[in-house]
Amino acid sequence: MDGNVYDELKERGFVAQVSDEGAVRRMLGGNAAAFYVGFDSTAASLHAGSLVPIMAMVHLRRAGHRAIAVVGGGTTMVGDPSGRTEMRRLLDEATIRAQGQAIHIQLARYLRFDGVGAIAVDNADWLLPLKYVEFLRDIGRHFSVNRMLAAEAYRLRLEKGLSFIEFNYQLLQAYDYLTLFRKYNCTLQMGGDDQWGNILAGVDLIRRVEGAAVEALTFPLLTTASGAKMGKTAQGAVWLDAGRFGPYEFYQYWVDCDDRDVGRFLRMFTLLPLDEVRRLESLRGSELNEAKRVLAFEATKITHGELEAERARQAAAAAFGKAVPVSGSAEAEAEAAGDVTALPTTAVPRSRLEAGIAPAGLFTEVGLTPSRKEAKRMIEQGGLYVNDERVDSTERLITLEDLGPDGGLLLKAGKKKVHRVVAG
RNA sequence: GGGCAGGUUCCAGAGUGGCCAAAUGGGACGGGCUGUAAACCCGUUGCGGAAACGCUUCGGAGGUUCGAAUCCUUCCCUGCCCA
Repeated sequence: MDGNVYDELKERGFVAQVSDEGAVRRMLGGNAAAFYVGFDSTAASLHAGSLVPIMAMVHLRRAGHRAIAVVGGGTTMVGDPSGRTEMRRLLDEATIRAQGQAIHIQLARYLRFDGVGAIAVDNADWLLPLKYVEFLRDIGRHFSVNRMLAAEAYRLRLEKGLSFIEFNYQLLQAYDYLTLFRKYNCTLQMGGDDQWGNILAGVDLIRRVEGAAVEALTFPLLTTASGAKMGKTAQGAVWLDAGRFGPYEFYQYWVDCDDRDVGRFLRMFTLLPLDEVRRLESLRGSELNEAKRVLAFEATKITHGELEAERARQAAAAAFGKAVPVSGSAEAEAEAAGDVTALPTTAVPRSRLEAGIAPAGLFTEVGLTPSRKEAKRMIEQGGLYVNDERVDSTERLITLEDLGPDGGLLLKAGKKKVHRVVAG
């Protein structure tokens, strides 16, 4: 890898704030600097928003630096108030531990923990055994309540209420940094921009206690062009766990992105060379869909593997190929053929299809509609399709006759949500 | 611990005994236009039912009443002021 990874991070849009740009650049231009990012175990799976720190870690690791992923088994016990308008629900220890393990496994896919280039640690290991009074005297005395209260992160919470437990979060995170500095000579902590205050608290603490200069870097908090939080859809989070959010849905999440986000996303969520990114984002009009497909394929490949990415692409081609005017190239023709079997599929007993199934029931059963009521509403509005034919009545039963030569039939709710049904 | 103000449907926020499944706005969803985009226009937005209608919901639990989101009791939670 030529050039300085810091520059690459910056070009790709990963840098929001840095403590000392020159120092960070020097550090990352050298070799094998240890850096860390924390992931709190607030859920059993990470979501697309976490891909920002993950991808940044991947870049640094590839450049030969040492990645430390901190699973926040200890900090999650307390709950970070940053960027929240109200207190998090406190989770019990067993839940946190289980979720932390799940997150660890997910992170391993991207970072391949080998104990050298990438390691994973759990801050519960050093936070849980802490002695309260000792901690207050050794660490607590370095923190100024005045300064903490003045921080932007707490301002909103001072209006809405902030409990003492949350107020301690920053101390724990700072202590994490100190611990990692001592143990691994970790000299860079990265995190979301809402973590800036917490990270700087660690930088300060290390300077006061150890007299050493360490650095901080934050990533921009991504929102989509339409203002939604990165990795959230109206239906819920875009989980990285294939069991919660399948590769096909994951692929579609990226294809569905706003035109204005394509370049940004290609830079951050794929490893494509920047020249290629620039070429793709310069496409105009409907050609930009090609860039979205590349984005979706590359991003899916990183999270779910090349095989699943390919299957997702085939499935998308099958579901949307017909509707898209084929551009003429041989490759586009082949893609348009698609492969329906890779679509999310549900098997329904043959006998039920013989009897005929009411559409509202079937659509709801496979999860395309949240309730029969909603399904009926959509039928009234012309939003449900069987084999690309609009369902114009709730009386229109779905039967064996709807099965195609491949033994399946295609249900669509709206233009984008697709599900395949087979007899079985 | 004392005083005050609150907890409403995805969110914000009306409602203060029947006309309330609950105004309005946002969001979301469907349709139209498109490029699986944005913007815009139209429609929908608790569940079940073809419908009539029924059922569940306004912090929790009880109660008053023919009838409660609305009144009473009690509990839980939140904010503000005082300690």
